[in-house]
Amino acid sequence: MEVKNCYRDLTIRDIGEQHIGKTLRVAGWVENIRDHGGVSFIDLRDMYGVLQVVLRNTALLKGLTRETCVSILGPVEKRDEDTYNPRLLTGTIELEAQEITVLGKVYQQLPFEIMTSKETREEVRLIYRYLDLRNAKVRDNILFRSQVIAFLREKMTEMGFVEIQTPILCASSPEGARDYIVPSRRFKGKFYALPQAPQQYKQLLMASGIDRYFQIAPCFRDEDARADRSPGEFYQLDFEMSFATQEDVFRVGEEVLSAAFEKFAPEGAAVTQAPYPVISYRQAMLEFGTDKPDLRNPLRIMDLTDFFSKCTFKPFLGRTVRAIRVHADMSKGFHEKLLQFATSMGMGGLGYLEVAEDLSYKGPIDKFIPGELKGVLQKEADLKPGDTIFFIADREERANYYAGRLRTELGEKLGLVEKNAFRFCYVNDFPMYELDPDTKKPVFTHNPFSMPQGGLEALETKDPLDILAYQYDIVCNGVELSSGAVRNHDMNIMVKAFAIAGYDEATLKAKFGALYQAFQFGAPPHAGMAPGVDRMLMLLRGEENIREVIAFPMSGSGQDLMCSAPGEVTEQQLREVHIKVRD
RNA sequence: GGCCCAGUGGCUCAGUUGGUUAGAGCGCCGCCCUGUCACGGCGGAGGUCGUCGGUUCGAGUCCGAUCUGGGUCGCCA
Repeated sequence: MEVKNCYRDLTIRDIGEQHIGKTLRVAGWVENIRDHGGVSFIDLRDMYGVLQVVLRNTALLKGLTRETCVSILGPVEKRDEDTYNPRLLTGTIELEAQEITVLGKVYQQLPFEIMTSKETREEVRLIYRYLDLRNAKVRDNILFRSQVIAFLREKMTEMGFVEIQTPILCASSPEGARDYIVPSRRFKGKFYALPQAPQQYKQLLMASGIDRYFQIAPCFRDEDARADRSPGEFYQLDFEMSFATQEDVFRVGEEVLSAAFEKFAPEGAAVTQAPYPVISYRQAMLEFGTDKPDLRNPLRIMDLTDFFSKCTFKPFLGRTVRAIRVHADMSKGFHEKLLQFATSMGMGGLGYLEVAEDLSYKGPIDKFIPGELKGVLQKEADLKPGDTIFFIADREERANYYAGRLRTELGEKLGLVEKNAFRFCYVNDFPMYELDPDTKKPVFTHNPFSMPQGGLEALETKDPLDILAYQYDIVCNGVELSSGAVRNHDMNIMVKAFAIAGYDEATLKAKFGALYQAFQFGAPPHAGMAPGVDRMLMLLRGEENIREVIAFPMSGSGQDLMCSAPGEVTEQQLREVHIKVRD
């Protein structure tokens, strides 16, 4: 793109050997100065790259410090071959400065060195994020983000989706996360809420006759942060489709995600090809001990509850028993560390058996397995010589949890986890309801707008706890990327579904008035999902922390340390919105 | 809201069982150096140890509280 003006003729990306002999003006920041007395060098940096500038006239250095913003005029020269810098795209050339104009002076010492800013305490980086972003590594994540988002838009549009902006100031909705609320000036005592997701609006778009909607949607939830969860705000690739089944949504989700990961994953990375494996919630909890299975780990958990009900090992009797079979050499030290890991989670111990060449067992549990059952175990667990099988026994929920953690630990410590791979799957058939531990009454497990499997009939005849929802997640490498559902678009079914969760029709009408009304007028069946953009970027960049893929992230407590938000407002502003702050 | 970790010049960190003027590397400032690319050399400035309180003859070091940041549990339909 043409950028020529009084500051520069072109960007550093566009400078090359073709300019040797030409006099050019370039602009950027002084990344580093190497002063050799008679000759000096400046590394000049812009968004696109770095160019070495030679100063043969020492007087030109005057007033320059690192990070001074400058415009430099001079001829481009070929470097001597022995002074090439292979680490720079412009490493075979340099610009000899004839004239340097300071555009932006540095008035104080920098709070940290740009080139190593990632090593600085994060608090300081966030206060001076605009300096942190001058670091190429930090900046590249943000440029990468821009590319991914542009691609997602392009891909969705190509697939026939239209991008529609939904309101940021909207109504507070009950349930779900805590809302951010915004006081109304014109309506005393009333508040807007920032959307936790465009959920209701996108469903209303379906009722409006929009066939396929999407949006790179900002979502706001006033909940505490985690390493992979920024407090306050995040972005989703939100989409919804009319006249669509679960499978239709699956086809779209896997197409856009695989395409994005194929394009943006590191060189040589393996990406799951569509169609993605579909794992039911129930199966996931059993085989992986979690509803977020990491398919890079080849280990699977098996259920041996029935088998151990026939054995004499007291600690396992009446318990859910899970087992993990591993084929690997394990030292005594390894077993000790593993036991340590198990007890640190709260497990009483960690039983295991080693399978010898003759298929006999060695290990602390062996003596509790009656002779006639040894073969049964071998068959049931498909044990082969050299295998080790670990046992986890507890009440079901704990057993799942321990087995899941142990599976991860074993996979990692034994180096079994596939490297440089993005393994996707769908997890579906989530239960519609679960018991509230306090009230012992059924409540919605996930999204109350999901269609119960079996429809009205299931709601009327089945135990609520046995009803599954058309509700699904996309999981990649053990990270929940997305959740979604086939929505409940039938008024009758919705009234019944809410009744089971303890809401009468009047409440439903009051709290979800728009949907309640919209579904009276011929709403189409519809379904959708919303993959998290920030999480996607974390995975693609291999970042442990979500703040590394956000230009201006908040601190864990939800503060913008750079701009001091949240901040105080004037009395006048408070009066206008009818708010009095109590001491 | 609970728990864990951290806070010492601008940055990163060291600082022994509590003991004299709290150290280092990088950065910064000055001088020297004609080919470096995180150049090199010499010299210098800069901190009272997050804050408050306590124990002690004496606290960066021990105790309590508190603030800030990070992680995590709760929370995130």
